[in-house]
Amino acid sequence: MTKNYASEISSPLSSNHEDYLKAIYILETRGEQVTNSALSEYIGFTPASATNMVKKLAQMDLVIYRPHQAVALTPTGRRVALEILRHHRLLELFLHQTLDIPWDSVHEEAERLEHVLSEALEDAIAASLGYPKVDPHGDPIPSKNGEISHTPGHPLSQSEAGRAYRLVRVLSQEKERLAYLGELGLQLNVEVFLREQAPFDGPVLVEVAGEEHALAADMAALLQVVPASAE
Amino acid sequence: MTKNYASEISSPLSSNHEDYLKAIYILETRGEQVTNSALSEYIGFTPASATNMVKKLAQMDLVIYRPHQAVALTPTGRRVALEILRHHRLLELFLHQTLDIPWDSVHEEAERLEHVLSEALEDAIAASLGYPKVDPHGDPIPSKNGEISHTPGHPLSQSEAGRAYRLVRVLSQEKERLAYLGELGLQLNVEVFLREQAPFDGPVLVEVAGEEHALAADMAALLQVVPASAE
DNA sequence: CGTAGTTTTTAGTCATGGCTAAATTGTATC
DNA sequence: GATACAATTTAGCCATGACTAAAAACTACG
Repeated sequence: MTKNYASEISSPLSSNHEDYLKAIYILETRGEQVTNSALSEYIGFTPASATNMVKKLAQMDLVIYRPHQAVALTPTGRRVALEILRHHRLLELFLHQTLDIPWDSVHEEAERLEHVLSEALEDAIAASLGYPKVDPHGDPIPSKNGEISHTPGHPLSQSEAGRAYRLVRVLSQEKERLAYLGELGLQLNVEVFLREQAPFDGPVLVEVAGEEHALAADMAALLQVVPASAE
Repeated sequence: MTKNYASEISSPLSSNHEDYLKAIYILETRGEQVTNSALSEYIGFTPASATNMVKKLAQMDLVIYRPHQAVALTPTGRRVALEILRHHRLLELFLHQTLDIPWDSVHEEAERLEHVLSEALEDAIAASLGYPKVDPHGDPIPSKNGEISHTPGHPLSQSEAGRAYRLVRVLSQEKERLAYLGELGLQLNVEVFLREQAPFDGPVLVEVAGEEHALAADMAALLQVVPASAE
């Protein structure tokens, strides 16, 4: 009743199961191998616990587990992960747009709510937002049937100086980082003029809403932009 | 961070703990003695499980437990119960008003969401609704500091025939009942004319929005009304 | 006031899913 | 290929909170 996973899943999944699947999905999309240690570090449990849980998920046909190999999601596992991710990102946008929750807080709120969202509520939220495509950080929202689009753009740190860009995505959920960026006026879809790019991965100089700021290289690497003309 | 219970509570409470406390609170307000069997029946676990949990809640100073006696909430326990109830009722109203979730569905949705609502979100929701006093069923919403008002009104089944009333509260959360009432046009604050009251606790004849309906006595007993003039 | 019947509690089991510590496997280097 | 180091898995422990079955305690009635 509250969940609508692709294939029928024998036992109901706990928040925990869902968190593991989501973690595996995210690590997979990073392109890295989803090793046991990467997974356990990401979810914040010991490697032993991760092995344990991965084995259980494998029994449920949600992941493929071969000892000493990288974990991989099965199609069903991916569907579950994407459904949770859809919940998460819809919630982030909803909280931000409808309840004015600041963009640096929506992540942690959604982190808890995503597991208790019914289909009906998911639909109602999606409808009330006009079936949005991205969340407040520019992350794409998976569709109901588990499709997810690839967001265009490239890091600001790898962009040509002397041009204007539009911020389309921020690859971080860290509250402090997001709060900082927000203070600089760097919200989604804002126009950024790249004044200068220091060599050897140095800081960048940007102009946002008439103000000039220096940005550390690692920060600039998290900012995905497209040319401002591409509106 | 997500919770703000009156006194500091040593260990964090699970949904389960909260459900027990809420159940005890509700049974207490019904005026009945909160016996172990009443509690276990209400929460849907065996009596043995209830005893077990009540003992644990007693260790946390949330309830008073004396073997073979009725359970009672401590002041702290009551605060927790009221906070959850506040979450629940705010959520019900929010879901109904903001997302158009039908009034017969909001209860079950809120039942899951109430446990993962942060203070910040609770505040944002309350503010967005204009600090409401009652939920879509007319149940009073406890204030942030744990005060709860007593809703006026009396059962329609005990009202004088030939008069007009206003529906101020429905004492049921059952989906089917609420759906049925909704079909008759019996939503909150609707005006009801009581045509006839059959003797010996018989059915009542009411007129709602120009239509006449017969209502079973047990149904009429759940409808709390005030004289329509008292607007 | 004793006995029957109900309610409550106790005792003991099970599944879950974390943990630590130890064993194992895999990898890389000499 | 042996040996060292890192990653992974196994084994075994613990807390939680459900359960059943049995014991104990209350209540009420003859």
